[in-house]
Amino acid sequence: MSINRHDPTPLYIQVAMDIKKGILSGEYESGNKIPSERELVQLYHVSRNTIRQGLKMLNHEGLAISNHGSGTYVANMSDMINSRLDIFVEHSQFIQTAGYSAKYQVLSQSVIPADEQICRILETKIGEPVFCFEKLFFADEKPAIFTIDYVPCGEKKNQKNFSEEEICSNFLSFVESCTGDVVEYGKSNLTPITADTRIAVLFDIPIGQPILFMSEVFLNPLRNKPLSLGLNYYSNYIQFKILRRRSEIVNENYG
Amino acid sequence: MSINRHDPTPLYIQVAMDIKKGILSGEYESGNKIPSERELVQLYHVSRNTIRQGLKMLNHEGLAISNHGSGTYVANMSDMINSRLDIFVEHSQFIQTAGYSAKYQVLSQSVIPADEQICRILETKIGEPVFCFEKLFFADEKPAIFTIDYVPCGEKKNQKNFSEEEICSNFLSFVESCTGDVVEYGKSNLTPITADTRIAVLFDIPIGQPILFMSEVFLNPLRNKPLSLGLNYYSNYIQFKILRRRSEIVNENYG
DNA sequence: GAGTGGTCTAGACCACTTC
DNA sequence: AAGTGGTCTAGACCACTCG
Repeated sequence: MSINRHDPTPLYIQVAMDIKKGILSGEYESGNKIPSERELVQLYHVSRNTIRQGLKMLNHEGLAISNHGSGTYVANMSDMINSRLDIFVEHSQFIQTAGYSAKYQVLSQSVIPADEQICRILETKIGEPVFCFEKLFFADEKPAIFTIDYVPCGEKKNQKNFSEEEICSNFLSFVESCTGDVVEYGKSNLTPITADTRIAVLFDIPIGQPILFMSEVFLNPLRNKPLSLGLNYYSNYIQFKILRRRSEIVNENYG
Repeated sequence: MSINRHDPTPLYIQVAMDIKKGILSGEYESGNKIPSERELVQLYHVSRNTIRQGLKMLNHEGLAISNHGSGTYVANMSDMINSRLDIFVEHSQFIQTAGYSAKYQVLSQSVIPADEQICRILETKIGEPVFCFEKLFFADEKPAIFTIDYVPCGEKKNQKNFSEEEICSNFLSFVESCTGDVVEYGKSNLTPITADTRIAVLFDIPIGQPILFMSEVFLNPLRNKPLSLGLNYYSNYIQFKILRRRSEIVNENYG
């Protein structure tokens, strides 16, 4: 319907957006068929490959399900999924996508010399200046994510006192401007821990309550160079409802 | 190189497998460029779209990184990633993929009448017979995953005493033969908990130690019909090192 | 048998990086 | 300017589902 060939947005994304709109608006009802790929070709006046590329996005999001020989259907799952662990976004966007309202607060920002542990992870020199931010994110006004981030100062060496917005809702850009590298890959480690005194106070939960902890190193995967280290504590108010799909590769251990 | 057009395996998978072999064998060194897509076209005698479809798989696995205008490179990350949470596989395969040797043991198998809680989740009638399996999976001989699975008996109503292999390493097929549905989607919930007495004994850890718990409902996403319920407890011997990528969609909240 | 999605081809132009 | 990956086209054949 609403494909604009002057819009620089790729056509397949426009197609995906438009079909998604149809799903969310109820025009395509859940469990029902979406028009066939060849019909969508006629509808949007794009090639079938472009349609397929768009449908693949919706399949990946869990919104649509393509069945060989049968058709593409609207899935019944969108409201049961609230997060994805295969991609990362700003924490506040994560909270919003999970269905909550998001707020944030910077607890502290400082420049510290890299100690041995930080050096090992960020591969900096001992004593090199590193930004340290402690932030608290709220979901529906309740404390939800507590983070400690370490970023080598790099090209921002002489700046200080950044705005809450800059280090909370545009943190990825902040890391990029410090390191001069694109933040596109993160290596994360998911661990359950028990709340210590500080976490307990911040989250207003009993000491010893189990919570999710995820350390995350953003990195330049080609040079294997760490760009930043994040320590993320998730209160149990945040639910991790994720969609998983059966492995598409039958023979994972080829090679 | 080794593309076989008589092999029913899709060409793009063969291409992906072959390039992956080259990466794992060290022929393509990490950080270095893979031949360009047009060169790969000449090498494998397939179209560029087929090459691109294969490279997309490797990109998704974190093995290769394509940079617009520059080339496709071998990533430096393979040995730092050991699991994916966006797909599911048999538990023993999960353990192997994570780099451990896998063993399993059935602790109990029984048929029980569905109680209220199971009914609510599996949407069965109260009292309907349900298989209940308790299984323990080992990684490097150490207890790693404890699972309790509930599957409506369905068409296997009159059978009992299944082999360990059938319910441990071919469990997904088992669910399919019970329910008559394809197991392709799972809705999972990730929660940190503390070990109770039983878990502590099974995992040989102190009571109260935090562990990861994931409930998983396999389902037919079109009819929104639950096929099975799994309660999975992960000992901390299993590390969840996952690769995350920056969200490809800038404007998630379109529509 | 008709219609569907899955795979594949051989082109084309564009945006981007690199030199 | 040359080479790269990103997008797009207009076809084709296949495997599968369904009536």
